[in-house]
Amino acid sequence: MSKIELPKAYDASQIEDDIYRIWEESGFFNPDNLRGAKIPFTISMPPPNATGVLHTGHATMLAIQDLMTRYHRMKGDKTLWLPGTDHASIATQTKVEKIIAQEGLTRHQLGREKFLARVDEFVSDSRNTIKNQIRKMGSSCDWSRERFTLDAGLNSAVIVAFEKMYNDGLIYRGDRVVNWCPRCKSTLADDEVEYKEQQAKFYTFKYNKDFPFAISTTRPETKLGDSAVAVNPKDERYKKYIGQEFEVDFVGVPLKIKIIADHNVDMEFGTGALGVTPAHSQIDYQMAGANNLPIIKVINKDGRIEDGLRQYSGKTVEEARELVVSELKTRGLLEKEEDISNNLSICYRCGFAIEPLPSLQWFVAVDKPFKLKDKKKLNWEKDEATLKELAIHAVKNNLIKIVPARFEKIYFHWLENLHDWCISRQIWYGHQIPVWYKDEDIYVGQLAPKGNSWVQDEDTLDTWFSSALWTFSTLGWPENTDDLKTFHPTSVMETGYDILFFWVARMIIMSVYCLNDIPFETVYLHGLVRDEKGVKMSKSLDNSIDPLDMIKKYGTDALRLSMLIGVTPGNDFKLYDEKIAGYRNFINKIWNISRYILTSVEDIRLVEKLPQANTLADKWITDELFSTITVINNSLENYNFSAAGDALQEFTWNKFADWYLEIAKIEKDKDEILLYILQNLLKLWHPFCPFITENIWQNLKSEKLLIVSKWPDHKKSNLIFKFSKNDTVVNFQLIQNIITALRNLRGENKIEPAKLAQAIIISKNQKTLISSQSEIIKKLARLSQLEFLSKGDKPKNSASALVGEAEIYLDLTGIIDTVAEKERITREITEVEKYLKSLAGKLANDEFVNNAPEEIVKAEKEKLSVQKSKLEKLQNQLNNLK
RNA sequence: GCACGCUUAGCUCAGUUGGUUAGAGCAUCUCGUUUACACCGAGAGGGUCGGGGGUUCGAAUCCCUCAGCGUGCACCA
Repeated sequence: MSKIELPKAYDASQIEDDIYRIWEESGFFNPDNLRGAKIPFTISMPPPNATGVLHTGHATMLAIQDLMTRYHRMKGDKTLWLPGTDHASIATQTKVEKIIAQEGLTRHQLGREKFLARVDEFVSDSRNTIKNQIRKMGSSCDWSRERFTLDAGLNSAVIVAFEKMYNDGLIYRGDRVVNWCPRCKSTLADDEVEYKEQQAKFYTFKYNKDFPFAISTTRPETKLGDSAVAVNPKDERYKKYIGQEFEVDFVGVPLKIKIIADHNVDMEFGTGALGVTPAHSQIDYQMAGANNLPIIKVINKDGRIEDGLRQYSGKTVEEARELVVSELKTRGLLEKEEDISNNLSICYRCGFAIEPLPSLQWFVAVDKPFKLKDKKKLNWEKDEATLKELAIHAVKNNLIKIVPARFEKIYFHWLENLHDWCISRQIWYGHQIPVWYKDEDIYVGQLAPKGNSWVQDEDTLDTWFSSALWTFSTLGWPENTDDLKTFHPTSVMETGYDILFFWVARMIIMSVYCLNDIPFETVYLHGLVRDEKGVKMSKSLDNSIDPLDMIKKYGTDALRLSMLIGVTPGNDFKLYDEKIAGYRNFINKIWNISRYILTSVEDIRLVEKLPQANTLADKWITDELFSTITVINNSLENYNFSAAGDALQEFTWNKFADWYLEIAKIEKDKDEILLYILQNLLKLWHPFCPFITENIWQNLKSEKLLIVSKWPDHKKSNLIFKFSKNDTVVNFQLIQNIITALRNLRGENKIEPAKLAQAIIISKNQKTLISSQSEIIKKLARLSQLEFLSKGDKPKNSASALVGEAEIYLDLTGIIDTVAEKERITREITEVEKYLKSLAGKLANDEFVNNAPEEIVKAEKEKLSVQKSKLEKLQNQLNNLK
């Protein structure tokens, strides 16, 4: 006898770190060490913020990506999952600013160089935290290829990309109204602006007494910078004023107001006349350009009123608003003050109100054509293309597939409406813009030309500019490295749908530009994690589940299962303690299944070849295993991770553990087949819950680690027994149903479990089959005696059940309750009659019979006859009861 | 305003191209013979698939419409 000891309950916390160390030391995370692997499979890990801590979003992405990675590695692919971290310019800089604020310092006091040194120090300390947390999730990523968006290689990729775009005219510097966050003290891209509905006051007033009509606004303080009033050219009320100019004294500030026509003005809204503030509205700025209007700045970069605007200067916008309104009241100019709800623009990082401000910034032109070097990879016909066109083309022509597909529509809509991308940020931490100025000259490149008086642009690039290069910059681009040739385009980009625009779209844009190739073949988008009430988890709401707490409490494997099963692509899902606890229970079930097998077989060993199936149960379970493997493979190939996990769980618990293991205790001598199934189960589960499976695998005396063992790819044709699939499965299911029926009868009739009962089974057609399974039926239904007949009446003092055409009679001598039994049969008769009626109705319908496919009709007829004979038998039983 | 998603058992969710009497887990109820597992086992109850209409022989599934919830985009003078 093999004598190994295994604890009763699986304790993840004792095992996981050791297992991870074994994997990491094995070198198998690195595709170079996967012998014989040819077909590349690559995932670029979306880089978490270098200073972040693991949250449920990370945990979700790591679970899904590791699942795919492990599956492909076991399938024998040259599998690379490349990890890294993002410098997250604004977020990181803000954190360090808070830290030095405790020392009473600002970044300006420290100066750029010293401040950046502090940031680097902070980042290098905190980067290890997130990296170790990624390990905690079991992530089998190749740490030897780990990258950071600010490391030397990526820095040079950023500069080369910038230079190339500049030379192609796709990057330009322009003065225009941009989104400004006065808190972050930086510009934001259009999609980094969020909107919050709020109650606001809507003021209607005249600039002064002499002005011929009123305008309306929610922001009276910005009116200090008005240089025009726009009206709809069709508006009869104002037509006559178009072209006129008015000099007004607006609450103490002199303004020149020209009346202009613009058909974007909504005649119904407010007074139908719109005060044009060129400096603080993108639309107004455009109107100003079209009408040659002066641009008067009112709000500065601190969110305060500019100098030279009387008593308003230096005030915050809120203060200035109150002052302007009260002055308007004093002057008797305020006509109306209404409550309306409107959207406040806020910064997506800090939530502070955005101010549109005119500013000189760098932009990426998305609508400007450039020449493609290589048209083949993208299957593009013309010599030229715009970034927008190519990014749309790649998805529209299925070069890139998005899962779930509905996000393709959202992607197109976003791209079609995309404006030039503002890429300069007034942040210190990040890639400093590789542009040098000397008087009127501009030089673009990493290092300034010789001579001392060149000054580098102070700004840095949008953090998404560098992460947009992520799939190829991490593989060595701009050098044409072996890694780049082997692993790019990557296979799957797995990320949350919330960064489809921020990141996924921009990666496509930069890849089609820099490489004239797609960055990835498939985009898999997962949903967001919500709490049990369906609220998005966030630090500020304090409703977050900390994945590390859950790992401590239930183990990584359980946490992973709770994020992989019952979760569908693109849909949000709820995560809560009980759910994870449930999967912990399941992990323990796997443990105990293994424990039973390993402690009961004679000789623990790997059984690679399918053993001979000797009994009906053997054939059934083998067949079920094969079917399950087929379902799993299909599901995994189609990104239905949940379906794969479901099928595997169903097989493991409800079929293998609940039925087959119990039968194995009765039929005996099943070492080979048990080891064979166990081995396959461990392989199949490994991508889902890698720790426990690798841990159990260590007992199997394999030379290989489970992580690189061969994935089960059994074809049905490999089954070595002769029955057709249906025979086997159906035959065994009949036995299962008989056992269940007997247990049910015992329960209904209150026969204590300890008591062995007696039963008779009458079956005309399947007596041989059923009687061949007599031992199993007796043991599992707790019978002392079981008799088989091919015909006969209902025995006296018995409770009855029908399983197919088989009649099951459980002896109730001494305890029969005739009335109850009568009621039960009558109830069943009613049900069968109801069902029969609907079947008969269906079949009496010529339209159904003529139109439905033959096999459907045949199946219905079959059902009808089965139910008819069932009804007959039930009626006989009822009669015999008297 | 435009678009997308969701609404299936008390709760959390599956349900592939329309075709068994709609499934699972948790929870509930009844009950514990059996050392793999009480983080377990056996059995049971529980759904007019959000409402209405339509297409079809046949609809949870396709179409229209309404409602509730959520999200994105736009507007936001």
